[in-house]
Amino acid sequence: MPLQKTITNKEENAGHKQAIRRENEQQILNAAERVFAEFGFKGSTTAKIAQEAKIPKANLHYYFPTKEKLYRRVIEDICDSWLHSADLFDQSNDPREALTGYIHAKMDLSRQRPLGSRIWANEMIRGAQFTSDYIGKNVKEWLESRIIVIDKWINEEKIARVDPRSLMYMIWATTQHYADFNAQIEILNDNKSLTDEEFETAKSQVTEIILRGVGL
Amino acid sequence: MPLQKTITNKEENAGHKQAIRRENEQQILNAAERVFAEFGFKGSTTAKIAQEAKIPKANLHYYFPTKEKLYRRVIEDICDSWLHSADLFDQSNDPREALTGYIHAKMDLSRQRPLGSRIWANEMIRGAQFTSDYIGKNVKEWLESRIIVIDKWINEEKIARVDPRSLMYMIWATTQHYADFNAQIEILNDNKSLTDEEFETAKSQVTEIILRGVGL
DNA sequence: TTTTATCTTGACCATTTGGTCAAGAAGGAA
DNA sequence: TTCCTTCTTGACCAAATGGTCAAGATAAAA
Repeated sequence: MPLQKTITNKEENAGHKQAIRRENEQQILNAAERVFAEFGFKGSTTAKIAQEAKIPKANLHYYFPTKEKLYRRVIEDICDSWLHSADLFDQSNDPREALTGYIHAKMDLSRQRPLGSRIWANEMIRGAQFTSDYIGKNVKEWLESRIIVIDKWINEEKIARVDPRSLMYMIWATTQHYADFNAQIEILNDNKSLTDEEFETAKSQVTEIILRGVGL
Repeated sequence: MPLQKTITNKEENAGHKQAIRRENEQQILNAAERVFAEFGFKGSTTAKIAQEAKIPKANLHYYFPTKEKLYRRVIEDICDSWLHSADLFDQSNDPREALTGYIHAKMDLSRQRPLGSRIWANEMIRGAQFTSDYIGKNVKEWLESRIIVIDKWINEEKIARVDPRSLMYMIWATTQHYADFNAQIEILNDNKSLTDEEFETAKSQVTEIILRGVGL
């Protein structure tokens, strides 16, 4: 029972068989996220993912029959966390507060979960083969409703007259840059990863420039 | 002589044997750029590249012994074009003009040569394995000298007090987004690629927001 | 204890992949 | 023509890869 050993065995558990399954799946999904983020879909091997998850390859294929199904599942999970962070946009009616909160949330996500961002970037570079449906529905819907909000701010003369779409793309691009291009940033930072302090500076600078950029 | 047939045969040529070589190499490099941009390093196959270049695989390996050497060569060429566009930054001492020119140049590069940008992005996502030397030297040097220029503008109170590094990252991220995330942008644009007009709007919006963002 | 359903795993297989090789074609120089 | 170098290519190979399978282990239910 090699796998069960790694599980936080809380006292005497009842028939938590599904719990075991969930734990194992999570183990695999975590490993898959790491490997897919580094090597992309085609470049990743199920053997490597199994090795990272510390289970035999055949066992991985028991939980996820094909590499594609595993990949789709990883992508789905990432999408969920994206959409969740997107909600931060709605925490206030005040543009300054809403934008600040959203930018901060996206920056924090880049720092805390860079792998997801990288897998997403990989997907987009490849033409969004597995994600076009999701984008066409969820992301598009979210974006369009937020565009309405921004347009309202413009009409109320709370912010400058900017194209909401271009603004959102700028926020996405800039915040995700700190995850996707982390390697480049590190090299340019004398081969040292950003300290928490440096990252906070970046965060406030990004916020400041964008806020001023929309006239706040 | 299948390959020679594709060459622009200018009249009676002298000993243009090297020219043939250059043409064939270019044919391969173009195909490689397309394939690497779509599938990444590991996901690309020499067979696929050869097919795209319309030559037998063995012939590709005659010109480029290994996939890695071919990839490095593609990356080098891309780096050259990056650095070239970077020169646009220096075309003026006036921050407004310099920034505008640079942002426009980078946006145009994203539009005209998106493949290069995507390969670069892929490299960064993977941890800059083949490019850390180049970044550590050329890019770093370029960035640091530009930081001095920006700091000068700040001290002369020509622009707001911003962190030059954060500003440059924002420009890079935003402009390259239009190449790397083109698939996403298209889907969000009702599954239509941006018209020239739409792209020009994006370009001027990006410029406007950033200029205002630094207090111009 | 016996039965049943779920899970684990080493061994295996067909296909794909990067790369080689040797035989020949082509072109310029003598 | 003859010779020599450069280039072209089909056939080939060893290694890697996604996925299968059947035999066993495990745990809960009967």
